[in-house]
Amino acid sequence: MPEYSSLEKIRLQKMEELRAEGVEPFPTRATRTHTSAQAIAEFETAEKEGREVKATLTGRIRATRAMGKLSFAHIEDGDGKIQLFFRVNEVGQDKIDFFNKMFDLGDFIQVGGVMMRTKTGEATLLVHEFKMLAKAVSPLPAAKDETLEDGTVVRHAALEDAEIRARQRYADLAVNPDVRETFRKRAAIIKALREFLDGKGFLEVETPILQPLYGGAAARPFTTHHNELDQDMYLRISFELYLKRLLVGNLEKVYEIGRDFRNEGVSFKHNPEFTQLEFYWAYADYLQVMELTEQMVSNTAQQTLGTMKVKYKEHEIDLTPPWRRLEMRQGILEASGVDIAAHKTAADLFQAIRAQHPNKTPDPKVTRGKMIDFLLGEFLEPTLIQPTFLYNYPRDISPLAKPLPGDPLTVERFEGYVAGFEICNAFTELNDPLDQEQRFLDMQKDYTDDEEEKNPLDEDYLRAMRYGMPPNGGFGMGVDRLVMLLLNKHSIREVLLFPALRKEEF
RNA sequence: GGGCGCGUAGCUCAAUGGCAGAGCAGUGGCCUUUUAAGCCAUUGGUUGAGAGUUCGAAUCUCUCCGCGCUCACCA
Repeated sequence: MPEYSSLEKIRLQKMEELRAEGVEPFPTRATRTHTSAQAIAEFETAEKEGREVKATLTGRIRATRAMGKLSFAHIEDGDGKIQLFFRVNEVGQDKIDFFNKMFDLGDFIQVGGVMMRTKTGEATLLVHEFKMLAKAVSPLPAAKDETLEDGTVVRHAALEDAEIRARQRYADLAVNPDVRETFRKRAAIIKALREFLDGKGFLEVETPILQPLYGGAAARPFTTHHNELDQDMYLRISFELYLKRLLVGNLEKVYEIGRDFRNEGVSFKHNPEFTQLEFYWAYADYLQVMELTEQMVSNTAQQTLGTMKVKYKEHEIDLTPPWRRLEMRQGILEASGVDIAAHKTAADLFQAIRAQHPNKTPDPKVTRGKMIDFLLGEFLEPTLIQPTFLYNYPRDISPLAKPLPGDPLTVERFEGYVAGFEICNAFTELNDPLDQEQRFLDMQKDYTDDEEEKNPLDEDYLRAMRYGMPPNGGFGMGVDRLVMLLLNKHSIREVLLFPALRKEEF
């Protein structure tokens, strides 16, 4: 049993009184003829023609203004808000008193009446009858909207506590309309991505989330167990190895949008489960994938926001293709003064970094690839504000990518950067089964210290590759980060309905 | 995991070692066109939890819990 607050006790008392008067506080059925927006729209045409609009509306009570023989209220439904006008002339004094006493902010109500315009010009439902639809036992966090003379709406006492907003997203959504709008736009973005790929002839597929082996990325997995099979299973950390199996099966263009799970740190841009988009495109290379990427992202912005120019923090970002192409070696040289091509071993590269930046050096024990990654993150990444494809990556941090012809240390890989963070990762995919096997073995050597993070050798994937995999370009993008970028949200928690949080004690 | 910060009424916030407060919400009253309605009155607190210092702790110290920022990690 919960400890009820004094406010909740009063509302529970009202519920009992309602039942005692024969009023069910949670009736089974409701009727409505119009949403708030429909009623207002229909009234605005009808009043010019001198026609009456009768309407039955449903919604949650958001504000009340009781004045003795009349009461005003606003209710909110899925389409917006509408004012209600209760007057003794229509419903009688008993019903006015009943409404004022028994209906609280947050209750769901059904109201029937006639549309009218009040003295101040607001389209309003003049109520003839009303009915409780669902009593709210707990008061929603109070929020009041003030409309200034210039039309801007100021919210007072709105729910702002980040923890309560994330834990009790239902309350956050109920009182903050802009949060509902964020998630409507998120859905529109995902729909636009799907329509774009469908339009390009890609087949949407679903591959296993529960996997006997994990792979396709370097991340610690979540582990679980299947009882009947009596075997450990992993939640996938990427879709890559399954989607590429489909290319072996002569499906030439495939994509999947779904959830990945990584058992790692939580931050403003990391959640343990996140939405990923991956596609694989037979007979394409990473340069073609770049072109498709800039089309897809800019098209998604145009479809959902009506523009390719977005604001992110203090930046004005233009997503219009073509995006800047920057070779990684050149970018790192410009940003840090270190030429990675001139230093072909980890020890050499470490000396070069230390010579340029005595106070900013990587861990000297890591691989050359990780040192390059360090240079990228430390010096170059923060400068990549306008959309940029950074291309040609070190081979030893890219075990699934195909080498650049003539350069054994480099692979055909790119990452897309916008607003100083990475939004996607793509490469010309390695399709040589023998090279792939050797890369898996090399990775296992690199990761002997960290059992969990190493890529396990996936024999079935190699078996598939040996049947022949067409040359292809592959692509992965964190959809949550794209949503953050397009909606100017600075934390992944703002774009996830239920972000991961520590378990709450009740 | 490390560092920094925050946690006071249902919500938004005051009180910096000396009686725990305000606005909104709630409750009672007045009010027939209000819109953050207004006016009068009034309820509501284990100051995240626990321990310590002190004549006295929301305030200082320690431990714990939760959250935020940041660093590390995240090919």
